[in-house]
Amino acid sequence: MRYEKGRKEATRRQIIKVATERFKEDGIAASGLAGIMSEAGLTNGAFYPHFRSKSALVCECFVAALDVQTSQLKQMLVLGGPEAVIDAFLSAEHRDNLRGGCPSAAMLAEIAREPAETRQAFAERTSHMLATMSSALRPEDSVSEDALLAVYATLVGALQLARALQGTELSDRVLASGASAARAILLSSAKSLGSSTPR
Amino acid sequence: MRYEKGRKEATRRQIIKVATERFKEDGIAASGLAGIMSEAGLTNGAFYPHFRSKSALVCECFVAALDVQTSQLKQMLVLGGPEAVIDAFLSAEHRDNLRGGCPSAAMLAEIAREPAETRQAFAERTSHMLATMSSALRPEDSVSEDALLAVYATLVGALQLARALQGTELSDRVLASGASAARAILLSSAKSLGSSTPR
DNA sequence: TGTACATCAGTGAACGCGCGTTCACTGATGTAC
DNA sequence: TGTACATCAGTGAACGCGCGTTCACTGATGTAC
Repeated sequence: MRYEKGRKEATRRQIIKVATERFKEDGIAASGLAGIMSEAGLTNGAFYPHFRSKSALVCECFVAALDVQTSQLKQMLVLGGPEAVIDAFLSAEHRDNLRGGCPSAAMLAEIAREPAETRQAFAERTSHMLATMSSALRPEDSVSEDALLAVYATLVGALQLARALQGTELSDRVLASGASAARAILLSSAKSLGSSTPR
Repeated sequence: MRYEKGRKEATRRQIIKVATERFKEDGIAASGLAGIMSEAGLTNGAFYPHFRSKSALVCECFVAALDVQTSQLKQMLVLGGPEAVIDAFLSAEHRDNLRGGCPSAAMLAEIAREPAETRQAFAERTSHMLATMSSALRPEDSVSEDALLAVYATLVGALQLARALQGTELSDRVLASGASAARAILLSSAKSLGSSTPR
């Protein structure tokens, strides 16, 4: 049947939303299209009017998820500075929330194995994320993009470790030590060494 | 046919070696047992006299790989200190060598989704790795286990990012900034603040 | 405004394929006598 | 030492199943007249 205008776009967004959650929760390779489509309230065949292939879906999901993360990080930086980002990122809540959490922490290793096209898109969005974060830093928080990149790596690595260690004493330790490490990175590369931090 | 003594153990080690390489290179979910067995020079059915299930193989592979890594890291720490570890870990060679590289960087996200048994074994080996590294530190390099844990997280996160960004300018940047971040973490938590470092 | 028709998002069955696992079987070796 | 036999690592075909993808079809809507 033919559907009202805008319906196709809504369906497409729904597929991307469901797929992103499942990719993050179960991994890309372990998530089947049939399951995704059925969770989206559709049947198998409805997939291909929307996407060329599973690979194409993966690419779109990751790009969209990174854009969401970018705007979340930007807002956090503006309101609470890097401290707020670090605390939220390495919280027990984020560790226990795969579906709603950081796309990189959940999918990075699998993205590295995706086609060049997808990795290129990932690189562009990461670049964009760094630039956005850099310009969202309050003057007293100012650091280089490279420092932000290193902090991002630290947060992602620590979150993954905490998840793999979930349920053990080490899991909380890695969250805490990751957070203080992230702070140390920022401190060591602070541009505004002389500026006064309000307190 | 019946085989000479020790043959079974040799076969078992061969399966683990091949499986570990493929898990690291292609991911756990994307690596089939048939492919692993055939690369090991065996047929499908020979798998089950050695392992209860694919999950059991994953667990053994990861534990063995972590033990190998632990002894490598220990040796590096003794000979060259944390600097040597950081440089080797975040080198272009390591980035481009999935098969022979760090098991955590390649499989951490998937380990987080494995059964509790496997994650428990991972936690024990990680704990053991930290203790080993801690005791292998030269006096002038002395830092807390928590600092080592944070450095490990940083190295793993940065390596994964560099791999996902492979082929772009950002990839080299994340290796470099990850390395200087790791150094900053160690510096900020150095126990031997007063000790003299030769130079 | 009313009618005929083209559109195309979505259906649901089917494609070939590889998955993890099972199983009856083989046959060279180690063991018992 | 020589012979009969139990062992069991490894073979290779088969199991049911879910994978990604294809395709003929449906039918409510938008469009043309």
